[in-house]
Amino acid sequence: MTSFATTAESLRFRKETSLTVIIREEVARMIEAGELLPGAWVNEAELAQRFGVSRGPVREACRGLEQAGLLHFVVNRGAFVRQIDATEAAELYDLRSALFALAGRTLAPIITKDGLAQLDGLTRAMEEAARLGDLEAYYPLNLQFHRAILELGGNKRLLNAYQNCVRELHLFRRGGLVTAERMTKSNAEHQAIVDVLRSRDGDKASRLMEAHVLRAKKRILKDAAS
Amino acid sequence: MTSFATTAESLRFRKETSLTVIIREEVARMIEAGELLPGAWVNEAELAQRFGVSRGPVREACRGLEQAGLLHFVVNRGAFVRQIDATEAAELYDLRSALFALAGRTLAPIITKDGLAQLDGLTRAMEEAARLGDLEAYYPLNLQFHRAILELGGNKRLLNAYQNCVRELHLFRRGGLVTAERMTKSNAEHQAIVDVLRSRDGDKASRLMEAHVLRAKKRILKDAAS
DNA sequence: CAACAAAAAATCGTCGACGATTTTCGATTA
DNA sequence: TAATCGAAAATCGTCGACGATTTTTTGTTG
Repeated sequence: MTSFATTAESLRFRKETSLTVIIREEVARMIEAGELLPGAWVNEAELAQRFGVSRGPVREACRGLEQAGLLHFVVNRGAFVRQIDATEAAELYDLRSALFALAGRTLAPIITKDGLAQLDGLTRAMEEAARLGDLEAYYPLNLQFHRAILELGGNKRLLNAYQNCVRELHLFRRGGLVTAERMTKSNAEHQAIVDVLRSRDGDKASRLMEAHVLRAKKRILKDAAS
Repeated sequence: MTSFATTAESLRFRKETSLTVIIREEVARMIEAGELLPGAWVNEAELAQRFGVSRGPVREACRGLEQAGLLHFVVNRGAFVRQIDATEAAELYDLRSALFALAGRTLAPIITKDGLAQLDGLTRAMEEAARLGDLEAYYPLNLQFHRAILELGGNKRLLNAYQNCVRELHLFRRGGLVTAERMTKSNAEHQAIVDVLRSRDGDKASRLMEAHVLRAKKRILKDAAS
């Protein structure tokens, strides 16, 4: 149980944004953070009470998350956090690989010095985390690296589709065991990606980045099977 | 004004589905059918009255469509049908090309006799429509052809992403002028796609199908500029 | 008569309430 | 004691209402 006292209070003073939007983002965060696990039932009344609002905005928020693929509704039983099986996870990884590949092809010809520096910084930070075996640090950096590539590419709809994909994939996570060795290997691929982006070769970047995601798919699904 | 009398009545007897879901799909249809044009304001009260329900379900439905990218909310002003500018349309076409390419790569190795027959039937129907210059017939067949490929591929998440993309692209349609010549050319590409799918060459299918969408992008954006 | 200001109407976001359905829990029975 | 059944509680989907904000209308002035 996190402290919602401050959140609930500050909510009342934000008339720029509707409660629905704030709650939608907060619930999405709770799912991402693992405070709401896949399969869990979403108690509307409890959430409403926590945020100090009525059930209306909570329901609207949940309907949004339903469309985003994070929740699903059962009539007269309410909303549940979606569960992703191995088949669906495989589908999502294929989708993600195609999106990431497109991001690479888009970005390679237009990447700036600053963009490359940003990616270099992230790979360096990941290298450090891998060397220390610090998974807690590595994981968010990894997400940030991929996201940065999508953002630098400049295609907002692509970024949106990619983020949706990643968020849905979160619903699978069977505690994919990440070892120091894997972190090192994965980051070597990251370095290769930055290099090929620096070379401005869109096709090559596309292939490399697609393969990068597909390797992650193989690893995760192998873990899940065992 | 279509007649909602029957719709509103039958609604009351469907306790299997929530009103929100039915209304969400109906509003999506209205947007697709052009009954609600891009930029148009969505009158909650009027919709509620039409369907014979209160504003609650209507608002929930609209929040879903917001997440789907079909509507956007402005605080204290309500929901509006989203407008897509040329930049965003270009982004969506790039995205669509990547998704369609992935569908081709997925489908090529697994397509069945039945699947090929289905696609052949659609190309024949489009050929007929093109010969008659019948745009009204060609357009839905064209959508059906692309969709069939996605469905036969079997990746549900990919299909979902693709459909979202196409629906958003509908918000652009500046009356892209479709001539008989263009229909013929476009359908020649469709035939080539079916042929390469028949040959089971995933990479080739992927390239061809990506190019097919990118050509459509060029045409549409050129039209929009003029 | 156009431009501006104030009043009226319309609409939004949110709330609390109610019947209907589902779930929980305790009593009854084999 | 375990299973079954029915009453009680909890929850859902939906509705109507209310203050706040926006839009439209009306009235006024230069």
